[in-house]
Amino acid sequence: MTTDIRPLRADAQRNLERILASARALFAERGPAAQMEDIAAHAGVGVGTLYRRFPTKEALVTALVRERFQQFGLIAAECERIEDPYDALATMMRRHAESTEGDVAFQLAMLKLNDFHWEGIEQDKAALNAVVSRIIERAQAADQVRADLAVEDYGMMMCGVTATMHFMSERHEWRRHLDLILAGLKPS
Amino acid sequence: MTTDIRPLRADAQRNLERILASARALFAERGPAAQMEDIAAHAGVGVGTLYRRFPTKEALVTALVRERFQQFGLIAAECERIEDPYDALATMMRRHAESTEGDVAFQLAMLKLNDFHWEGIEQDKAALNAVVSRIIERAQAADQVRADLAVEDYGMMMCGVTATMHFMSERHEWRRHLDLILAGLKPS
DNA sequence: GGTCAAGTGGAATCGAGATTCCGATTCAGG
DNA sequence: CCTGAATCGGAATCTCGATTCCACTTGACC
Repeated sequence: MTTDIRPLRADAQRNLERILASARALFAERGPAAQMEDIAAHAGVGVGTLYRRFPTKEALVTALVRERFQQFGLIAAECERIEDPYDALATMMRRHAESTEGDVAFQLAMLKLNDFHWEGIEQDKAALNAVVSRIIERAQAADQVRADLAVEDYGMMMCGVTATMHFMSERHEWRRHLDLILAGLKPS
Repeated sequence: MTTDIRPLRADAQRNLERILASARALFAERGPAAQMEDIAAHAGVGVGTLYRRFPTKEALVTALVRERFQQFGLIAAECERIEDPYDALATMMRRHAESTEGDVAFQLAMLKLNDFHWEGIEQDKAALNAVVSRIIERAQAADQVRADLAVEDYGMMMCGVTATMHFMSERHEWRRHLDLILAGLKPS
């Protein structure tokens, strides 16, 4: 259906990689406002080439956002292996934030996650949610976080931390924000 | 220098008020993306009329943001009169958030406060900061919030709450966010 | 009720970017 | 080496809003 089973021509494959690398770099640095012409130039190709691979700018951004979002799942899975229940939760939040830190476009993407749509996004979200749920419940069972903390709160808290990261001028201020939030999670 | 001391002609004054009302309504509803033509139409005037009062869209937005920002100062001053030191801080945060709730453009403006410039913005910020400082220090003196809470944290915390308000779908979720943050402020 | 500076409406202009087009190139297979 | 489908490049086109312009009104003052 959707698939050209045939692999890309060698030069096209090479160009695709350069385009992705340039897009990652420029969106990370300038946010979603980075321009298609600039990305093409940075990759050393014409805009036409870029549009041959991605029908719209949105498709390109989405591909990159998805890529990173899936890393969130991996991070969560890794943190689930941490023995200390509270540490597992705190570390997951910190590592999720850290993986967002260098990418301005991704920060905004996480804030506006609802605006994104890709094949299987629901599964991706559900998978992440499942792990987060387990981590939260484990910490609750150990009586290390308030019993009323819900999975839905996770997105909310990360939204706050990400906003600090994105909008406030001082770099690393978000770590302070995360600390305050973590303090608020202790059982009352 | 800058001032036409002469008052506006009666019809112009009337139109100015309608323009401001329409701009408040549309920016509040659609955010800063609300279009100049729409605002003019909503006010029942031509775009030219609108541009006669405000040289650019930015000037119009800034005027409205400033207006609301100054209310922040009033709110803070009112909250300073609350006897209970903790309640004063908590109520101020809640009321600041509430005054932001209905206005999408203002939410974004607070998030990007650094992008705004108006005559005396520094004074406005300093005045607000002074009150917030006093409220925080009073709560600390009463040993009701952690001793290391700083004025700079106030903007950060409000940034998080405002981001939740602006980006998350569920209305009023920000109240939950604020509760978590307030919980984190208790002395450890 | 006459004058004119202030005010008005809204079509036309501009600028910034995304997206399209198509003649010129370049790989892959034989 | 030949051929054709896949790729390229990048100028030209399109779109969408903000902003400008100016012939036409209107309120204020005599």
